[in-house]
Amino acid sequence: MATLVDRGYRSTAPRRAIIEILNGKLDGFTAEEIGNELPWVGRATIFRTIKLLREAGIVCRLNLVDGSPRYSLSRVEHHHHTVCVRCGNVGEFRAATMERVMRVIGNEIPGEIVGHRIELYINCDPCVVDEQK
Amino acid sequence: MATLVDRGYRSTAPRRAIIEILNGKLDGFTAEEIGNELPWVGRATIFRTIKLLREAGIVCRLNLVDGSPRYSLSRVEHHHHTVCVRCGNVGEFRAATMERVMRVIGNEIPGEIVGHRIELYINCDPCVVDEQK
DNA sequence: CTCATAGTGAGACAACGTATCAGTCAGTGA
DNA sequence: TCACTGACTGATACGTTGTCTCACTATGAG
Repeated sequence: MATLVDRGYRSTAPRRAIIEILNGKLDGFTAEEIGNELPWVGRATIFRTIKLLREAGIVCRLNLVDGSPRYSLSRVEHHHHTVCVRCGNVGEFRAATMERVMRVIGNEIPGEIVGHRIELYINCDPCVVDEQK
Repeated sequence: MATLVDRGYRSTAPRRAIIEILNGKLDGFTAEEIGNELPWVGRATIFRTIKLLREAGIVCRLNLVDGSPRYSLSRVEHHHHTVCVRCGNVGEFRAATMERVMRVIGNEIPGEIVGHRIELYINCDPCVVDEQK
C-alpha cells in the first residue's frame, strides 16, 4: 500500500482490501479469485488495481501452459517464474546464469534486446508426491 | 498441408487457403489477419485450423510485450522467439546455450521442468534504422 | 469543513477463443 | 462412378479476460 501512496495514489478501501488479500496469496492468483473473495468490489476496480500494481512492479502477469493468464506477487526485483502445470502454483527464481546467457545471445541476434519473458513449466514437488501415492 | 494429411486430417479448401497464406507470412500473424485475407472462411474455422497446426507443431503461439497473442510459423524444431516491440515482427532463434542453462537451472529449482517459454523482446534492425532517420 | 478530483461500481464494449448445431463435402468402399 | 458416412464447415451463441464510459462517491489538501 505504502508503495502506491508514495507514487501519489490514494489509499482507498478497495485497494487496501485487494492488497491485503494478495499478501496472503504467495503462489499466484487470478482476477476472478480476487473478485470472489471481495464481492463488494467492482470487477473493473480489481483489474484497475492489478494494473496499478503491475506498473508499480509489485505484481507480474504470466501465462500458464495453455496461455491463460495468472498474476503473481513479485518478491525479488528481477526474476522469472516457475508454473506447475498440474496445480498452477507459481514460484519465482533468479538466475544470474540466465542473465549472462541473455547477454551472450544478444550478440547472436539481429536487433537490440529490450526485455524478455521466461517461464518454466514444472511439476512441483507436492504434485509429484501426490502422483506417487 | 502434407503434414495434416499424414496425421489423418482431410485436405479441405479452407485449410489449404490458410496454409498457403501462412507460407507467405514469415514474421508472425494474428487470427484476425488471416480472417481479413480470407473473408469466405469462417472465424471458427480459422481458429480451429490454427489450433490443429499448433498441435502439429507447425505453428506456435506467443505473446507480445503487452500480452496480446500472436502466432508464428515454426521453421526449426525447438526454438524460441524474438518479438520486435515496435513492429511486432517475430523471429526465431535456437540457442544451445539456452538449453544447457535450462538443465543447470533445473537443479536449482524444486520440481521437475517439463517445458519452458522464452520470448526476447527486441528492437529489430529495420526499426532501429527507422529510428535513426 | 470545503472542494477539486482521483477513484468507484455498473454495465457496455472489445478481443480472443470455444461450443453447438444443422448443413456440406472429402474420400472410402462397392 | 456413385453412394454413403463422418469429418469438416459457417453461423452464431457463449465464455473469459480486460478496458471504457459515465454518473456518483470519497479522499485528503488547504
